[in-house]
This record gives sequence, structure tokens and C-alpha cells, in this order.
Amino acid sequence: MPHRNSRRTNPRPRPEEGSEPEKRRAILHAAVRVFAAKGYHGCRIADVARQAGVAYGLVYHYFQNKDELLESVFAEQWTILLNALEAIRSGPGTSLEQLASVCRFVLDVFRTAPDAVRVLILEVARAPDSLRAGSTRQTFEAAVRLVSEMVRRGQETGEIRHELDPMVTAACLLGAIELTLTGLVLGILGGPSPSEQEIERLEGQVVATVLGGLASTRR
Amino acid sequence: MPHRNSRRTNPRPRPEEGSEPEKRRAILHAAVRVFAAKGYHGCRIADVARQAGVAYGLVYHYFQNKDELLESVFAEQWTILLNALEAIRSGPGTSLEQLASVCRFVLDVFRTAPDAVRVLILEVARAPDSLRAGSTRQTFEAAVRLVSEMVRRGQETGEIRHELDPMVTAACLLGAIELTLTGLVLGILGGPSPSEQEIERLEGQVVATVLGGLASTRR
Amino acid sequence: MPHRNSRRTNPRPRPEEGSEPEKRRAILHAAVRVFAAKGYHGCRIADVARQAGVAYGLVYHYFQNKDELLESVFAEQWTILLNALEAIRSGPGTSLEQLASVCRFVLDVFRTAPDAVRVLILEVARAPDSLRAGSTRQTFEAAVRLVSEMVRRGQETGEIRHELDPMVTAACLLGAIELTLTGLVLGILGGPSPSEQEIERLEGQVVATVLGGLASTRR
Amino acid sequence: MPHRNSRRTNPRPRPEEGSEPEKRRAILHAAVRVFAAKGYHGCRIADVARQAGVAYGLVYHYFQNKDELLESVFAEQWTILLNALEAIRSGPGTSLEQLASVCRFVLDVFRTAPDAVRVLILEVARAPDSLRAGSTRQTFEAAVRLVSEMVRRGQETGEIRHELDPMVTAACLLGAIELTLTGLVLGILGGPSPSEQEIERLEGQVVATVLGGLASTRR
DNA sequence: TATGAATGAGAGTTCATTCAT
DNA sequence: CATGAATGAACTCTCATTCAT
Repeated sequence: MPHRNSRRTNPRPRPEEGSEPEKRRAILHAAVRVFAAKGYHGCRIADVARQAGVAYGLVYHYFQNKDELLESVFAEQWTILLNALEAIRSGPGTSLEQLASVCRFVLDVFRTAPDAVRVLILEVARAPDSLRAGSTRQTFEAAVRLVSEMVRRGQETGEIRHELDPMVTAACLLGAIELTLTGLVLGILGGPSPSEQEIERLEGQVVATVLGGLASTRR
Repeated sequence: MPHRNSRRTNPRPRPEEGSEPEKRRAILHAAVRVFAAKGYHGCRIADVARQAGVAYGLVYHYFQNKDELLESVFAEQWTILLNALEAIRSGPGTSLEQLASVCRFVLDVFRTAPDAVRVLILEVARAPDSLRAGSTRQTFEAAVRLVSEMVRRGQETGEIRHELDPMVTAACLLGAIELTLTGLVLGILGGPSPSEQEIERLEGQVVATVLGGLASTRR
Repeated sequence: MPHRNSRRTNPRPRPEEGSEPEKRRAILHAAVRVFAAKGYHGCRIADVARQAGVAYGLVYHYFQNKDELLESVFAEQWTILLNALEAIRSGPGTSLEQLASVCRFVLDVFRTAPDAVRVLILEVARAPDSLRAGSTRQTFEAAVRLVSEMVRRGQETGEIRHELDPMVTAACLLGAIELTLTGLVLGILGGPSPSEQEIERLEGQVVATVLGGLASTRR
Repeated sequence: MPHRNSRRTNPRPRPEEGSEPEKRRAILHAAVRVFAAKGYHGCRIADVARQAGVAYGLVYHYFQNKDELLESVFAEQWTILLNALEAIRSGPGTSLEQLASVCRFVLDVFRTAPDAVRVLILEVARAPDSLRAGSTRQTFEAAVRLVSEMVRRGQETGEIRHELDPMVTAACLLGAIELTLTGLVLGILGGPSPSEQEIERLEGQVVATVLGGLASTRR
């Protein structure tokens, strides 16, 4: 009986520099959707395979195990977000304008790809330690650091108050976005199925709240 | 003949009508801890029973099933928080002072009972729909509304900017708190095991950020 | 400590020589009903206790365990049947008349106490070996023997064909009754809720079929 | 290029489109045996899997749950019986001969496959309502109807007494067979392990009893 | 007698993972 | 690459039985 591979010349099963097998992609996309819909633990391999229209076992051909799959989902989504944040940071505009862009960007993405955002935002810290210990935590931290960097630069230029801790400020800003999104998802804000205009209005509100603060006068 | 006592002639210290059985309480407490440590799906009945020091089956004596148990946990924790928020709202102080108190209160509780806070904050929206559809969503919404009410009153007294939407503002405030807590839990803020002083500092930072906003000058 | 009851002149709860405690009786009655409704394995102690209106533990006060309880139910029901069969046997009438009475008796009882009959007839051989090994098998066999005795006597008087094996004949007769009852219970015979008249008609049919046989002419 | 096969050169014994997977069959067979040995409620999935020599989970690969498995067992066995009855009915012979064949057939099958018969005969009406409501009740009724049809035809040809109700007669006949089998199973008839000859003798006895009736003379 | 809280073994079901084809 | 049958550990839930009061 011929063994699997006479010489193992690696005919091609390797991710072949850059070009990713189409089915791998399908699985990843499916995972995002299922993940978003059912959460980390509710997301079963069978669901992902069915959603992707591939055979059960193929998932294990491309991913070591469930954790690696979901870790990949996280990583990919975060990478997209990080790239966007980085683009904003290295782009034009004052720090305050950049931070406003961050708010708008996330809520904008939600409008077009709510699943991805849910995965990104709502599932952080929900995954098991194994995940958190992995790249996810790092990328999450990276996002906070990136935003805190914008804050720090704003402090240098005098746009942002010096007394604020950039990291805490970044956390507050991202947290404000997150819970606004949660409110949206749960239907507490914006109603059961918010219109695009409504979401735009919420964007403006979040920006105003976070940048300007609640108080009408400075103490 | 001396009757045992004025009203309650219960010969044996029976589960004292109306008062909650001690073991039920133990199970609930254990559930909070396990829940916080492992999340909704990672939380197994066996863990809860062991943690509570009771037999497996007893959990099912007091609770219909896993969902009802965890729903109870949610309900209890939220009730505690809601009561505290309500106490703050109906207490003394200006609206801004009250909102500052809210920030401080949650972070304070975290210092003394991090598990409860994790359950409360980190698990919202993570539970299955059955839970979200239940009392949890309502109480979550209640919390947002309570805070938004404080905001609204602050707008009436002129302390808080009129252009802000109270609900969005409340969501931002609670979100800022939440992600700061998440940062604490993950060790991104305050280091691996933050001192009480460090947490106090973070409290001040969050209050300053949220109430005063990021911008050093108003547009 | 004051004892339970200053006077407590034993109003009656004592087993009072020979007289069976009222609650024991209630449990037994309840067991018959539950047993009939749910079958041996579907019958839970909790159901019996609730149906009897007594506390859980009391069942174990009067009966060693579930098997003993259900064995008691069997024994009691069979005893009633055996006594009736014996009364018929030692009573007046030819053998054929007696056997007709047996048919009528069982179907009659069904009319007034279908539960008891179901337990008696439908549950034989369904119970675990432990039960079958016990008195149930013996009483079941006793019933067959009793009927076969009537058959034997009929053969002696020439009423019944000599070529028949009394035991097989008895089994056939009881079997005919049983499946007719099953048909009644399942609604295949007599419709969903048969009238008394309908049951009477079935009685006559069974008697005619069993005693006279199917064939219109003897070979 | 050699086409797949002349008839059966299947390189891999794949589940052969359309044909039933071999292991599914093994599970079904095992279920019959375990079912017969322990009854509906005593029959555990683990037993079936072990008996079939397959892994626990495979049972759930082929069957939704325990009820569906046992329903399948019922359905299959009844189908076999129904087919046999139908074959007898549409075959040659007078009605009386056909009915005699029915008696002989069932007792014959018992000789070669006692398990299947036990399942078929002894477990009817013992299963939970869910089962009874399903195909089982219908097929049971179908069997009674099939036999009653033979009776009716016998009445038309004058072989069978006109005064008998075909349905009741059919029930009596099948009941006679059933309780004779029960007697066999319990060792009340034919002794602990009856020889084939003994069973043949019982067959004759049952036929004689049912067809000819008990009475030696017609009233 | 009587109660019902407490126990824990056992059974059904799910699902990540492996493997032969 | 691709498939999906096969495996079995893990988990939820049930219920007979015990026991302190």
C-alpha cells in the first residue's frame, strides 16, 4: 500500500506563500458568523463546517483544533482593526480628530459587518485563558496602546488634558464604544433595528460625550 | 405550659419559613465564584456543588436547571448593583457627584469582590438568548436607565451639557467603567495584581476622563 | 424540652392491631394508579407520594424500597383476582359457566377499576426479574393453574374437549381476555371511550369466541 | 480503464449508496436483543453499543435518541410480522388454515428468534405514550386488522361463525398466542427450556383451542 | 410516625477530535 | 485535499435511598 507521500515533496498543501486556499477562507468566514451568533462556547465545529459548506474533517485539515480556529478568527479581525487604527494614527488630522475617527470607524464597521464587531468587542475576555494568553490578549493590548498613543500625542500638542493617564483614557474611550455597541446589539439603544441615520446620530453622541466629557463647565 | 415563642412555634429550627436555606445560599455564592472564574459555558454544575461543599443533586433540589441557577446569580448580583445605584441616585450630592460615585462604587466593589463584578460586567450579552431574554436584559437596561436618569437630572440643573443624549451618555459611562475593569482583570491596566492605591488612582482617572472629557478646551 | 404533645391520646395514627395504617393504604392506592398510568419504570416514588398526599420519606417508612412497594401492589391486586377466581371455581355452575364468569369478571372489573386491571394484566412480565422471581410469578402461575383446574374439571364432566391441554387452554383464555383489554386500553376495540354497553357486548363476544371457537363446524 | 466493478469490486466498502450502513444494522440488531432482555426502560444505550461492538456515540450518529432507536426496532419487527401475516393472508388455503398458520408462524418465529418475538409481543403497550402514539400503535392495530380480515373472509365462506366480531376474534386469537408465549417465556408452560417438539405440541394445542373452542358441544 | 433536605450513582446526550478511505 | 463515519470523555439531569429532626 502506498504510504501517504512517497517523498513528501510537499506537493502544495502548504499555504503557498500568500495565496490562501479558498476553502480555508470559507471556513474562517463561517467561523466569524457562527462565533458571532453563538459565542465562543456555543460555536460548534459542525456548525462552522455546515455554514462553510465543507466537510466536517476539513476544518481539522486547516486548523489544529477549535481553539486555533477561533484564535485565528480573533487574530484576523483584530488585525483588520489594528491596521485601521494604525492608518488613522499615521494619517492626517489632529489627535482629537483621529480619536473621533476611531469612534466613527468602529461604529461604521458595525453598520456593515456587525458580526465581526461582535466577535471583536463582545467576545474579548470571554474566551478561555488559553485564548487570552495567546495572541488575542496581545492584540487587544495593542489596540489599547495604539489609542493611548494617540492620546499621548494629543497631550503633547496640548489638545488633550495633561492630567489624564493615556492608557486609562484609551480604555474609557474603547469601553464607551463597546457598551454603546452592546446597547445597540441588545436593542436598548437605537431600538430593535436601528436605521443608518440613527447609528450616525449615536456616533456623534459618543464622540461628543467622550471628547467633551459630561460636565458643562470645567471645575 | 411555656409555648416556645411568641409567634413561630416551630419546634425544630426548620428552614425558618421565608428565610432562605443556608445551603441554597452556599450554592448561589459558589455559583458566583465559579461563574466568574470560568464564564457561562465553562461553569459546570459539578464545580459549583464542590465549591459549595454540597452534593451534586442538591443543586437540582434548589434550582430547576443550570440556566435557572445562573439566571439567579445574575439576578442577585444585578439587584445588589441596582440597589446601590438607586441609593446613590436618591441620596445627596449633585448629579456629577452622584455619577462620580457610581464610577467609584463599581471600582470599589471590584476591589472587595472582583468575582461578583466580573459576573456582572463581563458576562452581560455573553449568556445565551434564553438568559438575555429573561430578567438579565431587563435589569441591565434598568441600570442604564438609572444612570441616564442621573444624567438627565444633571442636565436640568445645568451641571451636564444639554446636547448629550442621556441614554448614550449612560452607556458610555458604564462602558468606560467596564473596559477599565476588563483592563484590570486582564492585567493591562494596573499591572498583574494592582494595589488598592493603584485602583484608587484608576478611579480618579476614570472619573476625570468621563466627566471632564478628553479635550483640554471646549470647541 | 417539652414533648411534642401534652395529651396526644393517640387519636388514631397507630397501626391498631391488624388494621392497616390509613396512610399505608393511601400509598398503596396511589401506587396502583401511578403504576397503571406510567408503568413499572416510569413510576417514581415521588409521584406515588404526591398522589397519596404524604411526605416523600413516609413511603420508605412503610416499604423497604420501590420493588417491595410495587411487589405489594402486584400481590394485593393478584390476591383480589385469585380470591375472585377461587370463589368462582368453588361456586355453583358448570365448568363452562364458570369460565364464562371468569371472562366476564375480569372485563367487569376493568369497567369499575381499569387501573387495577392494567397493573395486573399489562404489567406482568414487564417487571424486572427480581419481581418476577418473587411472589408475582407465583401468583400469576396460580391464576393460570386455577383456571386450568376449571378446564380440567370441565373435561371430567365432558363439557370440555378432552384433547386440550388444560394449562395451554387456560393461557389462551386469559390471553384472549388480556389482549381484548389491551385493545380496549389502546382504543382499538370499543373506540376511545367505550360505553358500558359496548364493554358488555365485548364480554359476550370474548366468551363466545373462546368457548365456542372460531370454526363454524367441527372437523 | 476498469470500471468500478462488475458487480461488487468496490475498492472501499463504502456505505454503498442506498444500502444501509453495516454498523447501523448492527446497532439495530443489538437493540432488539437488549430490548428483549431488559425491556424498554431497562435497555440502556451503553448496553446496545457494547452489544453491537460499536462506540457509544455512534448510536447517536444513526439515531436521534433512545426513543427513535427503539421506535425503529419496533417498526422493523412489526414490519416483518406484518409482511408475514400479509403473505399468509394473500396466500393459499382456507381462512381457518390461514389462521392456524398465523398461530404456527408466531410460535415458530419464537423458536428461532425468541428475542424479536418478546419485543414484539411483550413490549406492546409497555412503551411510553410517545411511542404508542407513533407508528407502533398503528402497526399493532394493523396486525389486528389483518387477522380480523382473515376472520371476516372466513365468515363469508362460511368457515367461521357469523356471530363473531372479527376484531374481537382477532384480538382473542393474538392474545391467546401472546399469553402462551408469555407462559413459555416465564417457564410456566413447556418447562424451563422447552424442546422444539414441546413447542410444536403447544402450537397444535393453541390452534385446537382457538379454532375449535373449549366446549365439546355447541350450544 | 412523619417530613423533606441531602446524597450520589447512573443514564442520556453532546461534541471535539481522529482516521480510514 | 476532502469526506464523514467512528470514538469516547465530559456534562447535565434524574431519582432511589438515607437521615437528621
